[in-house]
Order: sequence, then C-alpha cells, then structure tokens
Amino acid sequence: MVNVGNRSGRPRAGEERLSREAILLAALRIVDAEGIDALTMRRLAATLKVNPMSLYHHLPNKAAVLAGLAELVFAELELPDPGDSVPWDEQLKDAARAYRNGLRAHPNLALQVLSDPAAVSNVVVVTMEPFYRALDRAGLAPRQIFEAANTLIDFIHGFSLGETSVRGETFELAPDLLAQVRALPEDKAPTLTRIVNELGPDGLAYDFDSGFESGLSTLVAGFAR
Amino acid sequence: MVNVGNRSGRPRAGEERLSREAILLAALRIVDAEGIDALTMRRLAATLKVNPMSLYHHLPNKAAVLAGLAELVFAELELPDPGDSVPWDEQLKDAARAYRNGLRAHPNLALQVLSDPAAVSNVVVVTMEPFYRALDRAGLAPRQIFEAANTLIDFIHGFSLGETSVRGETFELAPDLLAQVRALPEDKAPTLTRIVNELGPDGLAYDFDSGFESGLSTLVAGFAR
DNA sequence: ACCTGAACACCGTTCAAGT
DNA sequence: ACCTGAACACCGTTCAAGT
Repeated sequence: MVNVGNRSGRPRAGEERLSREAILLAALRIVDAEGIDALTMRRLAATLKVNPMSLYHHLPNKAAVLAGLAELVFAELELPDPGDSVPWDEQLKDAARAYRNGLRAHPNLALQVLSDPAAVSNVVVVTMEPFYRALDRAGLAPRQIFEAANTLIDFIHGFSLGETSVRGETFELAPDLLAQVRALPEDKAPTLTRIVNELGPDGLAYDFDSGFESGLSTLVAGFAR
Repeated sequence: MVNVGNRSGRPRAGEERLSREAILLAALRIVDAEGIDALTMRRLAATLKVNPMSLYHHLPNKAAVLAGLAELVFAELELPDPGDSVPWDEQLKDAARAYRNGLRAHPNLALQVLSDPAAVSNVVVVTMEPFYRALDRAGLAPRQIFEAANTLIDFIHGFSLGETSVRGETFELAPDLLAQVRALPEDKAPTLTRIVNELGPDGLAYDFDSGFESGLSTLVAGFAR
C-alpha cells in the first residue's frame, strides 16, 4: 500500500486530502457497518489514513460530525410526489412510506437523526410538500393541515424508533409478549390478558409492515373525519 | 465531613454501602440534573463516595446502569384508570396523557428509555391495561385493539421524542419554520409555502399541549371509524 | 489554511489484593 | 461477597509546530 503523502504541512491547492463531505461519508460507512458506538474521531481518522486532529479543520467537534450525519440521511430522502393522479389518501400514504423507508436506510443512525431538532426541523421544510399537498387536497384548513402533518410525522418517528431499536438486538431483549402477560399476577391486567390470549402466539407475531399500514389507515381515517 | 468507613474489605452484613437501587437513584439524579452525558461510572461512584470499581459488584457494566434507569422511569409510571365511569375515548386519552407525562418527568432520559426495546416491551405489559380496556369498550376486535394500542404508543413516543429533544437546547437549533420556508427557492414547495404563510408567525408558534391533543383526537376518530 | 505529533484530562473495565 | 488501588486500552480535544 503506497503511502501517498502523509507528510505534514499544507497540501497544495486541489490536493487537500480531506473535506467535510469525505469525512461524513466515511463516518456514515462506519456507523452503517458497526453502529454508532464504533464511530470515534480516532477511528474515523484512521479509516481516512489521516491524523485524528486533521478532522478538526473541517468539523469543529464530534457533535458536528453526528449532526452532519443526520443531515446526510435526510438529504438522501426524496419523497415521491405522484401529483394529483392518485387520491389524496394514497398520496399521503406513499409519502409516509417513503419517509419511513428513508429512515430505515440507516437504522443505526435513526436514534441520532430523530433526536436532532435541527435535522428534523429541516427535513420538514425540505420534504413535507407531498404531505401538505395531500392534506390540502383533502380539504383541510391550514391549521388542520399543519397539525395533521405534525401528527403523522410523530407517528412515523415513534414507529421508526421501535423498528430500528429492535434490529440487530438479540431476541432476548424483546421478550415474548405472551409469556410476559401470562407471568402477570392474576387480574392485574384482565383485558390485556384476555386480548393477548385470544390473539395467541400467531396473532402476536408482530409484523412491522402491517403495523405501519394499520397506523397509516387509522390516521387517514382520523384526518378525513 | 466524616469519612465513614472507606476502608477496603467486605462490610459486615447489613452494612453494605451500596445497592443496585441506591446506585440507580444516584444515577437518575445526575441525569436529571445534568443530562445523560454527565453520567459516567467514575462520576457516579464519586457522588456515592465510593471507589468506581465498587459499582461493578452491583451492576455488570454501564449499559446495565442505563437499562436500569429506563426501568426506573417506567416503574414510576402509573396510568390512571377511571374505569368505566367516563366514555371510552376519554379513558383512552387520559391514559395517553399520563403516559406522556411520565416520559416528561425525566426528559434527559427519554431518548434512552424510548430506544430500549426491553424497557418498552415491559411497559406495554405493565401499564397498557387502560389502553386495552378503553379500546375494548369501543367495540374493537382483538386484532384491532392490538394494532390500535401499538399505533397510539408509537405516536406518543414520536411526540415525546420531539418534545424532549427540543428542551434545553438553544432556540437556534430549531430555527424558525416561517423563515426557513421563505428561504426556499421559488415554487420548490408551493403548498407548504402557502399554508405556512397563511398561518403566519402566530399560527406557527407551536404549542406542545395542543399538538398532543390534536394527535389524540385524530387517533380516536380513526379508531372509531 | 491544512496537516501533524505530543500532551492533557478524561473514559469503561480487568485484575489482583485486601477483609 | 464486597470494596479498593493500580493498571490497561482507550476516548475527545488543545496546543505548538511544521509547510
């Protein structure tokens, strides 16, 4: 492996070995492959074959790296806008599905992304047009559109949090609901116990896709009231 | 300050200076007061006037401390169950409000709590009875009850994530929506731009309480369809 | 301006030794 | 079993020095 110029000193113009973008892309690869805890400034520098301190010329600190990653994930997000060729509720659902899928593309980053107010605020501005357009077509008033969009986003965020948190964890960490309920003291939660038993093991095998669709349908019905 | 026995060696029975519970309570105080990053094993030991390594006799590692904190927060959670004296939708809303308030009690811990699958799974079992009872009274089938409860929980989680993330941050981090939208290129997001402009600065002053209520109403209407 | 090396003030955790 | 002290293998970041 040729060691192309890890001498110190300022590189000539156009020969910079780093850039904010290159650093963030390398960071994203680490996080995607090994999780958020694997991302350290030193590790990041090593994969870029650079001194750890060099990073600080492009990003002020580690928090900025994480914020930049949230930005990257949302920048990749492109909600489809089928225009008015489909009913408003399908338009809304499609946009919601695309948003969920965008978050799933980098599950190890979801927590970071969803808890970064600046990133979330920005994504609302950049990608929410299909949401607003669909809700407008549904005939809602401006205030209702605003609140409906927020409610839908909150649902997707909460859903994605659950969906991405479970991934990669051992199943011991998400113990079987049926067994847990049956271990409850008698009559501690009678309705829950009855419902869970009626559903049985098969009915409780949670499927994320159908859970998401169920939530979407409920919300659309609620908006349409 | 008297230094009561920081000699080494095993304490006599009943004179143990530590316990899992005491450690977790001390950790909770640190996190509540100074945020999750302030919690280190060394810092935690210092506030307990104990050697850092002593903690490891009660909790296997730092991850176990964080998991224990999530457990604590949810253990405090007590959803009111007014029984059948109120309509089912009020019963459901009240339980949802109580759940939200439980998460707000420790905002610095919300992220940790919501992303801990074991803790979330456990809270569902222990506190969701009012949700299930209300939805049962609404006349939903078991499968619908299960999915409705999940949808409601996801909404509350997503909402709480937004609510607690913004807290304590400088407002620069959640830039003004109106200004952001107006900075967009012409016709990038026409509907969004129109709606936001119609609402104006006052209409956009987001109020978490009314946002939560709006989401609850939408969901209840959707469940009742 | 951009990269480097040494250094500072921390981390979580292992291990051997005390009682 | 429970607590301690020293040590290991890390962190993020500051600072002075190179070009």
